[in-house]
Amino acid sequence: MRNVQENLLLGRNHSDKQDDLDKKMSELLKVHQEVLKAQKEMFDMMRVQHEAVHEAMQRIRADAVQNVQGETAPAPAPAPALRIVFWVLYDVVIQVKVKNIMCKRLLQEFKSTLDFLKPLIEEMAESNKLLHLPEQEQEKFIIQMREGVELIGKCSKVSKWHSYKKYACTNKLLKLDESLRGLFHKMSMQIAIHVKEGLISISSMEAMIKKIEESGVIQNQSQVVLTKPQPPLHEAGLDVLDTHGSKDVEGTGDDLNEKEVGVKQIGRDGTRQNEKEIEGLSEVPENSSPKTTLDVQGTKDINESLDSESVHIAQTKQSQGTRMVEAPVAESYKFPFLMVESDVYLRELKKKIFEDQVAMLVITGPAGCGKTTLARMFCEDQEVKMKFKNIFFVHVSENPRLDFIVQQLYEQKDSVVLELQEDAVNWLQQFLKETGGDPSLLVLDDVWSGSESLLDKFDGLRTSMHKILVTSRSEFPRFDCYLENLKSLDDEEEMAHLKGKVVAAVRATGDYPERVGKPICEYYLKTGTCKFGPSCKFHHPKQGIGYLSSLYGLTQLSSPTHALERPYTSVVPSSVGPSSSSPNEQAFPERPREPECQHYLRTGYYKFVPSCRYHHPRDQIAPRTNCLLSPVGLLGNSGSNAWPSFSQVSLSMEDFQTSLDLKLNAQHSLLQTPMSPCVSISRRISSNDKSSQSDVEDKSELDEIQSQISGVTVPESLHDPLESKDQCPMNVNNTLEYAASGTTPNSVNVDGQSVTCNSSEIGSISQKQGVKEKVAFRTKSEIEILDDGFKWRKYGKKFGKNSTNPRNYYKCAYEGCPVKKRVERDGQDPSYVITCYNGVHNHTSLGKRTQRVPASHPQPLPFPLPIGKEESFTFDHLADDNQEESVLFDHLADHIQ
DNA sequence: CGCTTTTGACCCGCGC
DNA sequence: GCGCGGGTCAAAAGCG
Ligand SMILES: [Zn+2]
Repeated sequence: MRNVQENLLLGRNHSDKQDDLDKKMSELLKVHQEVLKAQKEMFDMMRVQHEAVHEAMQRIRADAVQNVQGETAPAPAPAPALRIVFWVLYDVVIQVKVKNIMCKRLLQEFKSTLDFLKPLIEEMAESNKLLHLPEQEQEKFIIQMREGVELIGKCSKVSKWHSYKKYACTNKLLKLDESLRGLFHKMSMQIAIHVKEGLISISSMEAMIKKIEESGVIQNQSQVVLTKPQPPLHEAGLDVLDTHGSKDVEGTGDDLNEKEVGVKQIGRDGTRQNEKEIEGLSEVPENSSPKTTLDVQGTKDINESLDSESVHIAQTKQSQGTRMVEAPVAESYKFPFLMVESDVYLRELKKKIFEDQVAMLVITGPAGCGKTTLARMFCEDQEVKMKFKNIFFVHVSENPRLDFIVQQLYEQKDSVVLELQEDAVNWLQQFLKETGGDPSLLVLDDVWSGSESLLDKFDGLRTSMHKILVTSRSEFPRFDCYLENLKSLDDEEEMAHLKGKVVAAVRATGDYPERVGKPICEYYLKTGTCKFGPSCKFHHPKQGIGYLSSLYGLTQLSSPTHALERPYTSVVPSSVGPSSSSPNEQAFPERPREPECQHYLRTGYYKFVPSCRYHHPRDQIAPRTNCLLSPVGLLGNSGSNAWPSFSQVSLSMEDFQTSLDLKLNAQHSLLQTPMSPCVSISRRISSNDKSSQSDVEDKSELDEIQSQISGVTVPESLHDPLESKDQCPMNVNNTLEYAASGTTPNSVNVDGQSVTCNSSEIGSISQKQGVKEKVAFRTKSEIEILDDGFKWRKYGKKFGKNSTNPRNYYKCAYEGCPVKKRVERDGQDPSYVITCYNGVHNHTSLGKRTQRVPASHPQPLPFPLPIGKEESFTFDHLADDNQEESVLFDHLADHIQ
């Protein structure tokens, strides 16, 4: 509007009033800062804070509405469904928890998540306000909660011994828990956004008041909306527009975009003009008050401040006799703030993807930051729609299987569900050919970091007509594609400018509170991340991330179905099969902010318990072989039982490798070793072998190696597991030297000095007892019982001489299974747990007494049914798996020779 | 009630 | 033979 310039000029003449407003602004900022501070520092008080803030917000809004004198501020339809479902779930959880003996801990945890959510849900329901989650998101949660109800019901019925069922339930529960936490997170964000937007609104109102005061013009029925034609800074900064009609509540992506531009621009303007002073609260339009200083002065109770602020505004308005139209409070807080900045990204994204040379674009950012939303918005964008005739959106996340993806692609293309085809690559090629006539956009949503090979395939088949947009939590530096890093989520500073520290605080990634004395955040331990971020009330030990990964299996990040396909096999050649990336690889601690783990880079060695605190970039490690080591140990072929034996084992990686090679060469039969705590070993390429050996110089490196993998298999004699129902005496051959065991330090050498298993020893061991196989693992872990998927019964305990570090003896709970394990802490470094497995499981299920092996499957499976197996698993899967494993095995055998 | 853990007794091989 | 230490057994206690 033209008045703007006038207004601005007039405004400058009214410095007193401005000062007044300035004061108010500082107070606002102060309040804001308070909120930030509180949120950042008082995690435990988070909910309280939210409530307080929310209350304040409500007051503000109430005031606004009042001031507007009946101006419509229709509360959006509440989301009672969510609330109802939530409560149903809550009740069920409590009920089940009371009477259910199993999954207790899990339920406890789950309940705590719900407890987290409860006040938020209630609050939202009470205030009759719509969640700011996108509709689909809401529905998703409603569905999830419903499923949760059923699931928990199911769980409660699963008998104790149906271990795999239990684990399936466990996994589902965990997943649900996780997503609910995500919900919590989002809601927290929303509340933070409320605050902020409330402040924005107040600022807008004030600005308007000011203007009105200045110009003496009473603007009726108008809304303050700052719109700015793109780049040039509009000098007035304040346009009074009558645009509220165009603002709808839940709009399509496009709608949102447009609407959010306004909000964003506000922020932008403020940022640019008051960047230094304003910091977080940048969106306050202060164009007309150049003298404004926004330094924080003093502190006040949030509510009080906000309240008085509102009152003040009201008074101002009234004193001016101004009939204010509602500032965009009601509308603005309906916009997920994320969307605001999404617009910026959207533009960037469009710009980039329209460039000819760009074939693949990766959007990265932490979980829940809006990558998918951005991608969806992108797909909805008119320009994009124009450009790409075909747009396919595939949600990859837990199913990084090419065949599934192609199937989905076809489904979207033809609305026909086709059978899965075996040669997924060809299938994809075919698909690309069919769609190659027109420019097409493939969106691969949420590609996990283990799925480079998937992208490889797409990359390999890229055509000029196809562009691929990938969203992922981690970067894929190997792909020469443009990275669209949602850095506002990574970069706190940037974020602070753009959206304020509230959001930053809630969302800051990689910064988790250490709260010694509090329960440990299991999510953090399992995944190395925690969606609650700094607001999580649990302890986040910097060390030992992931030690719990074994507690529930790899459920967190892997889908049950996938776990089914590839139980525990974390090393899979990308050339084999469509499911080439194991979700288990997710258990790798990828910590982009940490220094890279040198040993991981060199050796590719992988330990299931990802206690290493360094970064493990998946795609940079040395090529790995197809050697598979299931948690049960080495994967063998069926039919042969010609194991070599050796007595001495060292920790030398090379030796270890040797033993592996020997084993594999020998084509050892099924059920190989006992479970290791999920160790998988990958072979280094030969050129790296030496370096990884000889480069070990300092102690820390040595430690790291040891911590990464200290598993040694010690086959001692021949054995047919099927015939070994009898107990295997443990004492036959005490040949096993623990990896890094304190009692045999000399044999625990990473620098090659240790005793190696030489061929002369092989076979020299007594074989009188039938199969004897030992595996020792040294694992850095705070807990001693590393869940390896089997059920164990403790049968003995011994205290050493020094009475420290008791030694516990466990027996496989499966009836007739001879496997035992001994667990003790490393005497030299108690942070390590040494687990020695002895014997070979003669079963595949986890601990059930009856085996479910159909006649068509005479041989026991080479690995146990994994945690996370679906109840509905079929042996077909397993058969497939076996096939695939043996392929891998052969491949490896070739490799070795 | 049924499974798990605890715990002292016991067994066994080894070295002195 | 004896003591020692590693390993195991099994009754009793604990737990859900
Ligand atoms: Zn067993």
